[in-house]
Amino acid sequence: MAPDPRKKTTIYDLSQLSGASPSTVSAVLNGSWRKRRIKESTAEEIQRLAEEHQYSTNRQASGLRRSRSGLIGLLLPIYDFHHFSSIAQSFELRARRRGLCPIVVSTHRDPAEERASAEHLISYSIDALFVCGAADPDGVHEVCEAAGVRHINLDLSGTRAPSVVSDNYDGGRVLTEALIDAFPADAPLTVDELMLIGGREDEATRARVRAFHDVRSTRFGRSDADAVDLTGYSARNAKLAFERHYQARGRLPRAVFINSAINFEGFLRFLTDHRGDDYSGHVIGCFDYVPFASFLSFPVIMIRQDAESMVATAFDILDRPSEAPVVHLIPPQLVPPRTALTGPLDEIHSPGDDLRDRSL
Amino acid sequence: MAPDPRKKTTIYDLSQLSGASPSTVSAVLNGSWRKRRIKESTAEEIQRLAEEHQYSTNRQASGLRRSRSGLIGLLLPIYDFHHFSSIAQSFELRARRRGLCPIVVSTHRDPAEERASAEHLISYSIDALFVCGAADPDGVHEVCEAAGVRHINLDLSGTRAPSVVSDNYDGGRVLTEALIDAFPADAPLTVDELMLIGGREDEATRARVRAFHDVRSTRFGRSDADAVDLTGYSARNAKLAFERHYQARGRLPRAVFINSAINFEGFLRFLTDHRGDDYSGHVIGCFDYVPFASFLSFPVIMIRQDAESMVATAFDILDRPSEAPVVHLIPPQLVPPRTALTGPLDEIHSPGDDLRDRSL
DNA sequence: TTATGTTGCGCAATCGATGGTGCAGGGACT
DNA sequence: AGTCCCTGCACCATCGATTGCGCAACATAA
Repeated sequence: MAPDPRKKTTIYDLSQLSGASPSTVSAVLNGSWRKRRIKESTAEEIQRLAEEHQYSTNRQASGLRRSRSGLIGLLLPIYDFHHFSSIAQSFELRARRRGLCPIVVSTHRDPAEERASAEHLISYSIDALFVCGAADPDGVHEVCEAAGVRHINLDLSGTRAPSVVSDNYDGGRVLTEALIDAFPADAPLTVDELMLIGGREDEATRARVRAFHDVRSTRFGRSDADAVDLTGYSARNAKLAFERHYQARGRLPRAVFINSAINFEGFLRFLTDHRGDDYSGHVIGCFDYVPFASFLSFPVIMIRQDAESMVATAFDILDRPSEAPVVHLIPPQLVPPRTALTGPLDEIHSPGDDLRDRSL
Repeated sequence: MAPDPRKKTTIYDLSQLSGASPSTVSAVLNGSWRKRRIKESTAEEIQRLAEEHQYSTNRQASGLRRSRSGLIGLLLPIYDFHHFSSIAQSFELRARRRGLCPIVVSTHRDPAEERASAEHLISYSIDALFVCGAADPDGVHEVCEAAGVRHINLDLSGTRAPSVVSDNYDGGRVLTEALIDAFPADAPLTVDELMLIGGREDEATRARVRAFHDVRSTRFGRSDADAVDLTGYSARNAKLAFERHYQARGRLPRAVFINSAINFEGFLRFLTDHRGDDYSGHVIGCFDYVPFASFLSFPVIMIRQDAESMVATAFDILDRPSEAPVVHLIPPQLVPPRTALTGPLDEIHSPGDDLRDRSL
């Protein structure tokens, strides 16, 4: 009567109990029973027994047989970083909504680790792999290709598989225009008061810089290369850059397009060393979402990459028959000044528990 | 010659190629070959072939046979939240260091989802489960117990399994004392200038409040209940609380112990509505790590929960034979004012790429 | 020469679920 | 009665790796 303690019940147990064959039990429990013309009453009985004995299918066995696992992988450079953890969050949600089990692994932008992790995941017969921000997406591609595993690049495009990335050009354009438009008609921005700081020679930054120059040229008639200062994705270097430009002209440019959260942190470090200064009349743009930026005394306009849409698009691609290595561009969202701190989630929570009200 | 495209090589393939039996191949490849007295030269040959044909073991098959999977699960309330994503990060790192494959699933503090997710993970024959911040750890315990899966509570203790949690009393004590000591001898803090805002009736908050009162009594001779204002974990409610106390006395108490990052966000919202005010002479404590807090114009003392140690301890427990449901307390760390923004990681990165230099 | 090890490895069952195929029984129709 | 079809299900090989057991060949000891 009492189910064996510590021993999971199998279809064979249920077969015994119900008098049906294991294959019938299997069919009933995996939903293929109508196709196999099992009588409704038989199915009901087996389902009842399954419930009663807390049956749950052994996915290793099932996966072995079907050579699929219900697992889906995500390779991530690093976890603990807002943009990436947003992606992980969306990934997890959507994977689970499809009944898939998410495995997230961080590979530190190391090509060897990327390949090794991909291989490791593949040895679990994962059904698909998302490759986010990889240093070497095409290396991972090879591994997946060899194993016949569907895979999609996220956030950084590869040449061999479909990719979903932020539309950096569009984001850069929107942010640059927003910066210029933030200034009143009676004290308009001039061309050399507008700088871009941060980033390095990568795909994303190049697109943003291109947009920056394009808008700048369109709006001011010209744009020169030294308006852009690529510091790398480093808080310290960004801080030094701010320091430099500050020294050079005795104050900060009135409008700065900061290329990432990391670089924005450099800016904050700069600010802490210049507490006394007056920043009214300044407007900062940040190509990343940093909620606390809304607390600053001057306006900060942000671009929030739409992790949710990116992941959604990637899943959509999985649904379609496998496609050529197209790049899908996802427009990022503009976050107007002072709006980051109040989330739409504020309203829907019981006062006692609003963990979902994400703070940082 | 060329390995079949798209078809993974198995021990049977290698058996054919090497002339050895599948069991010998298996033994060689899983390392048990010495125990089975396989000749060294045979082993070498098989390993060579395995390499050549890019063999990798099918973990579903292996797992099925051994009824273990090499997977390890983590149940998390939510991802996108600094404390939890730190835990996820540490978990991922340590799991992989042990050759385990991490599966992180967020369950939104919903008891039913917690159980369901645990069952789902168990159906993959996970080797162990960490249960972090669960609403109903003992419910999850039952599920695990029934399946014979080792499990450990993290961050919130259960009564039925070993738990690893922050030492909230100690953290509360340290933070309260640091707040008091932050004031100079010539303008010392008085008892009713010290408040605690945020949190609700839960295990963690209770311990912190107890410490708060204890220190307050010790240092000031008395402590009254209305120095504590539990607002729930809500930014909005915390903001309202600050507003209330501000109105009541015409200014903020000079020292406030804020109970969490979420509540701290409420404080920031309060500040944005009171930009003009002078906060010199104020000191804020926050029982959570919020890097950007270091940017504020007044000192913010933070308590950083030691996710890394918590996870490490949890893994250590796994190594030991299963133990009684003991609670392990991990002392959190004090983050002195203005120190959050400069990480030790600043130094070790190439300028071009310091993603690991976590910003927020 | 016979008893006793030791070395090196193969045999075959097993883990649990799946799905192609086949087959018995019953009804309908010629 | 013979043919055909449909219903409802069982049989059994299979996925790939693991492991208890056994056995041949050779060495050593008595």
